[in-house]
Amino acid sequence: MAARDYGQYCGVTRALELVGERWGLLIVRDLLVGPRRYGELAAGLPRIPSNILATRLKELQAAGVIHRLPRSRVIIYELTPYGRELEPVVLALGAWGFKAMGDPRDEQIVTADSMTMALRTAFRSTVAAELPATAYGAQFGPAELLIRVDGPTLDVTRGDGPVDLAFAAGPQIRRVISGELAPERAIEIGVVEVLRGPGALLDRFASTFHLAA
Amino acid sequence: MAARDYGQYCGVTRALELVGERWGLLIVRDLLVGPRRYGELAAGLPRIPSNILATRLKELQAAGVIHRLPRSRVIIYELTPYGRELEPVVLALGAWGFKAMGDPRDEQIVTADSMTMALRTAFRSTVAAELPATAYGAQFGPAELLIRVDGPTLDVTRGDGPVDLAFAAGPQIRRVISGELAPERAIEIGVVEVLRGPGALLDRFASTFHLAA
DNA sequence: CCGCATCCCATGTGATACTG
DNA sequence: CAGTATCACATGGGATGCGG
Repeated sequence: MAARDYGQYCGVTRALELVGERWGLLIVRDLLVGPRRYGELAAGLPRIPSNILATRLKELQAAGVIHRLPRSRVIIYELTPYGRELEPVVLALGAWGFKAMGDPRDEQIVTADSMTMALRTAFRSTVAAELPATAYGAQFGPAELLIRVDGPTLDVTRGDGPVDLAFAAGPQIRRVISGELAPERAIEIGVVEVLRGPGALLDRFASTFHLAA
Repeated sequence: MAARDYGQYCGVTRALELVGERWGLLIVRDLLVGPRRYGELAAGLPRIPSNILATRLKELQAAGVIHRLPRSRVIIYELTPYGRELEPVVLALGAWGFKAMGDPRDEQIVTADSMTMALRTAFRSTVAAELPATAYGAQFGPAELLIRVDGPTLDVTRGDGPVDLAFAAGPQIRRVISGELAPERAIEIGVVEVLRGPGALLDRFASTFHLAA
């Protein structure tokens, strides 16, 4: 499968041969959130043709990056331990690309998995450790997430649960994360709509999740 | 140029749209070592077709990742400040791919720039800070490098200069970096040939440059 | 020479349809 | 649901050419 190799003996080229093909790292990104079925992956990557998804899944298995969950009735894909070690790569890419995100175009969507990884990218563990444990219920367009911060650890799931602050946010939430837009102002102009709980907690959210732009 | 976009509003997809095309990150890798001319880039990427190199250079300029060095008689490409911020991405990819590097195939070559970035990836700043300043002259196949370690800083150039230890190493040097092969043993079996200076300094080299496998 | 541009062909990609 | 089959098209690869 590595017929498309780069002809160099180098770690970067090796990595790109394994996961550098189109869509490859996006599949990894979604699997970093958790094991997924074929259909879930397809749903999280709306523009991927089914044949490409099938091909990539096979290549990533051959590369030892993912494997099918054994002794499971249905087919579930999961990262191998080696595949999980791609997290720093995906986070670094996400942080870099964050700075080049303009405003969203109409066709651009937000998925739960991509948003989860974005939150992981922006999470400031050391800052969070100094703050009280907090649970947020956030709706980013169609993606509804339960965000639990407890000391230096972050847990993002799709489940429901008790939250201290529930809010719905438009894509401009990006500017809150980057510090360009103050939380109160974001609420004022409707970028963030508080659904439940004290809006002041959005300050804590902004301290916890931050990425320079 | 971003006609091939992923249809998602996400940092990772944005990054991949800007530098994720084939050869893109390898051009960035080489430019992280220093500004380069078209011909130098082509020489460091032996299999890249000239039309692709030209296309990528234009795309990377449009993306704000590289630019032509201004007021220079000849054309020289250089990373922009934003492009330089890709260093963590390239290093993370290199570290990950390092673990999947088997033994080199015949057609695979080693270039000076890729080796330089590999050394930066493996460099352990905190370990080096505790060791005396050392200069190594290393020949990795066709790539001849002057490696200067001074406290926590690393400087790798192609120039010549006084060195404490000069050696030539085959591709198996990888196993020294990974800790699988002890430095003395590497000298014994000819993986490393000491050209000048005390071979015992190779121990220090192995302590300074290390990547788990 | 150096820095590309052009041509041609092989392969990869994408949309749609279809199957176990 | 989890893929395969098919086909049109875009892109990559390799050789060659060409102007400054």
